[in-house]
Amino acid sequence: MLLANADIDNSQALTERQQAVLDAALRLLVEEGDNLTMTAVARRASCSKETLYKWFGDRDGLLTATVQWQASKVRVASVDGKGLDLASLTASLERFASDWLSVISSDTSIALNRVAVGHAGSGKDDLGAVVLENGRFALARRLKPVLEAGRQAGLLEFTDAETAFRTFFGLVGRDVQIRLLLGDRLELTEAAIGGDAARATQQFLALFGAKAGPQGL
Amino acid sequence: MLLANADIDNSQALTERQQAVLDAALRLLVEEGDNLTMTAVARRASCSKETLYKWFGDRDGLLTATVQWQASKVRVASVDGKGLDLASLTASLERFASDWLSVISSDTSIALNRVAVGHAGSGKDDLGAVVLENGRFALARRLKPVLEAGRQAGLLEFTDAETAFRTFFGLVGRDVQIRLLLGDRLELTEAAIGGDAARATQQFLALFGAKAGPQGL
DNA sequence: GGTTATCCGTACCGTACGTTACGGTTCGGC
DNA sequence: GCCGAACCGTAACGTACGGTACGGATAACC
Repeated sequence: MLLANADIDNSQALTERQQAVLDAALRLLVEEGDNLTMTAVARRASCSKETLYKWFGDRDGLLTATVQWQASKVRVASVDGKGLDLASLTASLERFASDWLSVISSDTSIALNRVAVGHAGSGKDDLGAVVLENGRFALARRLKPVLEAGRQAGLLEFTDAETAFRTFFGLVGRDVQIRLLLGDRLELTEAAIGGDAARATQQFLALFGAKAGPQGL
Repeated sequence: MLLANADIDNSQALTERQQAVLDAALRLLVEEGDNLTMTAVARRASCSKETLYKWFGDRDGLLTATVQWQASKVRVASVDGKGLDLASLTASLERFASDWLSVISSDTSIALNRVAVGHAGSGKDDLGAVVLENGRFALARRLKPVLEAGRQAGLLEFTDAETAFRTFFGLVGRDVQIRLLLGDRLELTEAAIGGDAARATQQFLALFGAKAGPQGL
């Protein structure tokens, strides 16, 4: 689910072997966090450090390549907004919500966000921007057309799609991501995710659904 | 505002000088992120490295002491729930919301959360737990009585205070914290914070206010 | 079969930084 | 005035790790 890098792959000239190396680096990143060593990556990937440096320049290059490689793999599924009624809109929103919760609670996402947050402090590279672009902003790009379609169909009422999206984002994510990033155990079962997605969707519809007045500016 | 460590200070036997050292470390942490060196701290605090090690054990000890020191300073103001009507409840909620937004958008909070997130990966210390305990969970402890009072006064309707709190948390924070942690520029002016706090409060009241039916489980 | 390119494995170098050790100074107690 | 404790400044040590160099193996190509 929610993986679909089939069509246009932005893997800029990555050979099979290089992808395997990046996968190894990614696995190591999940296990070790940001304190993975080049030696460890080389050993895990069964390649030489010299090759790593030839291919990726330096440690930061390897890290960004790894993050981009993973980012190119995780894609929230898109939704077509034709024949929209309340049921299908609700289903779409719930789908987005549960997909998003699945992503942010996955080990790889947590690890990637951790290293990106860490690097955002001493801004050598733009890992934070990459993660943000392929995470929160990609989600917005996918969801906003659905919201707009819902408004066109008379199902939703809002003035600014960005504001509506951010509210939905907040209702879905709540404190989950920061708690996970800070190391809080918080296992999200499939069922819990489904329940949260449904709840968030209902709350969003209560706030932005047509004929439900009280949503402010 | 929102600082009140007057009464019971949990500064466990920290001399004036030690607090000054921790303040210096904190300032350096904000500037340099997690890659601050013991030498830099010693120089900034005008103390010797030997003293640092005698007082705080090792680098991690210094870091946790710094985080706890800051945590003991930042306290969200508490609210008394007597004579509660809709206006005062709204005011309290807005106050909580804007205080919280001010905290999470402050430089020190961002820096502290960054290092805590980074350390949560390779779990040597419990910086994440400390931050979580003094951030998100402290907020919940302060806010829940207000919510309960609101329910007692017939102003709010909810079955689980935790769920209600988490919804409020999501409506207030939305994507702000993760974006800031990932390095997104996002200056929150006083006015913007006030507006967001009011919006979040209104949305929360729309969902959980009495005589507003549609809030699900 | 020879040549060349690619890459693995490993040894090596330089450096940054955590940690420790030590001499010099201040200061309170007697 | 002397002693010891606390502390500053700095030098020194050990190590981990990023980055580089080199020998040997494999394979493609002629």
